[in-house]
Amino acid sequence: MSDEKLKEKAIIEAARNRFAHFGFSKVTMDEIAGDVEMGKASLYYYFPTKEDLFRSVVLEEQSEFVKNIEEILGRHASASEKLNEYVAQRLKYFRDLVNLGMLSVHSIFDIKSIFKKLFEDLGKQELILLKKIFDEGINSGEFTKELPGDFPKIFLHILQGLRFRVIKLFNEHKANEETYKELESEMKIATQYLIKGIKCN
Amino acid sequence: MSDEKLKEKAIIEAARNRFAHFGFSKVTMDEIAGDVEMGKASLYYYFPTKEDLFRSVVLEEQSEFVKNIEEILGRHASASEKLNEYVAQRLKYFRDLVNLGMLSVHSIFDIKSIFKKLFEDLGKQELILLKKIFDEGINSGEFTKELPGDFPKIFLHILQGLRFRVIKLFNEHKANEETYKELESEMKIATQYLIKGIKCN
DNA sequence: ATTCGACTATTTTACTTGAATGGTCGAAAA
DNA sequence: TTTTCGACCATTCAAGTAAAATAGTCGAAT
Repeated sequence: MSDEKLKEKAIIEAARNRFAHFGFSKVTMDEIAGDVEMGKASLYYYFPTKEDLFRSVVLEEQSEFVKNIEEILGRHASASEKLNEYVAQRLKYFRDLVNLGMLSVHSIFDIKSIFKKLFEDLGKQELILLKKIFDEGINSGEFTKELPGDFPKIFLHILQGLRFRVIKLFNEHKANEETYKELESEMKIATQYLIKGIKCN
Repeated sequence: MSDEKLKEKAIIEAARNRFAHFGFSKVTMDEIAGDVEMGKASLYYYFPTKEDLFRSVVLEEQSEFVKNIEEILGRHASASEKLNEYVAQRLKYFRDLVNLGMLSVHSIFDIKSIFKKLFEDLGKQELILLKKIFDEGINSGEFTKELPGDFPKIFLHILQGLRFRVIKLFNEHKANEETYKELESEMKIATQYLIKGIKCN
């Protein structure tokens, strides 16, 4: 890897740690620069803006998540199993986002949010991945052929929706390990019965 | 109905109209008083605080919603049909809340929100109603006996979660008639397949 | 028992100002 | 040429403040 790329990585890593602890707005470029023992101005040699740096951090997490899912897709397993695994992985990724301070009310709902486009892109990617799983299930005869075309979307919305409850608690500073366990359980059960509902038998 | 009760009703009605248009904070007691041709101080004869007046408005809507559901529960119908009807009624009620300006980000998430307790109470009531439907389904042999005890809660969370997407769009001023139709469709389909999944056959 | 004008206390808003911070630039170093 | 950074600028943000708006009170009038 080139020297330039290595330094980029180091900056991203330092930024990631800071952002994970304090969230986007509470981290200054000076602090990140200090972590990698550079002047602030030097960061701007690698990243045009602070937002851009943050985007790079998130994008790395995202691509790792997507890679994980694609690995799951490649396995020799039933569509149901893949779906269950998908839900589990998604929850894990979600927790990373929480750590990145990306899931505060304001970051999610604020129109001007710099995260909005990122989320939209991820949603599109997820939809594609889910569609693959469902198509596979239909083609193999595991799922009913009558499944509506927008079922993947609905499934995704259900997952996103369940998540919101945790975000809400999180913003009331009431979220703890317990809450996540509960969410995990809810997602699993919901998935389980949805799968039962769409199976052919 | 007593004279006093009638005036209370009139005040609640005037308040409802104002709140529906402008939301809680953008309505002054003077305006409401003007609508019913009274002095502001007179309102305080009937309602101790502005919040209390608002609570009365919401409580009326809520009790109407619950009454609707209870009517549905009393019908001679399968648990599945009742569940479907429940979802439909819930969406209708939800739209009323939107009109009352109760579903902005701030009113939902703000810890200090005066609506919080109201929502919590409603949630508890809904849970009881849903439990009845599911128990009925299990006892009649329509639903599987293996249904987890917290399935009603999960079902409610799914409905609540799906709603969030619309709230989000609503806060971005992007919600329109179309969006609601979409939400209705999503809820119906999700309910349909969840029912399939929990049925005995 | 009910109404309301006049009053108070509190909250909200609009504005100011100084500090913090994102971002720029040209010179220096490697 | 590529990379670094000190010094600088422009913008944003926080804290404070004064004025306006508004929730809520009270005693007199009906």
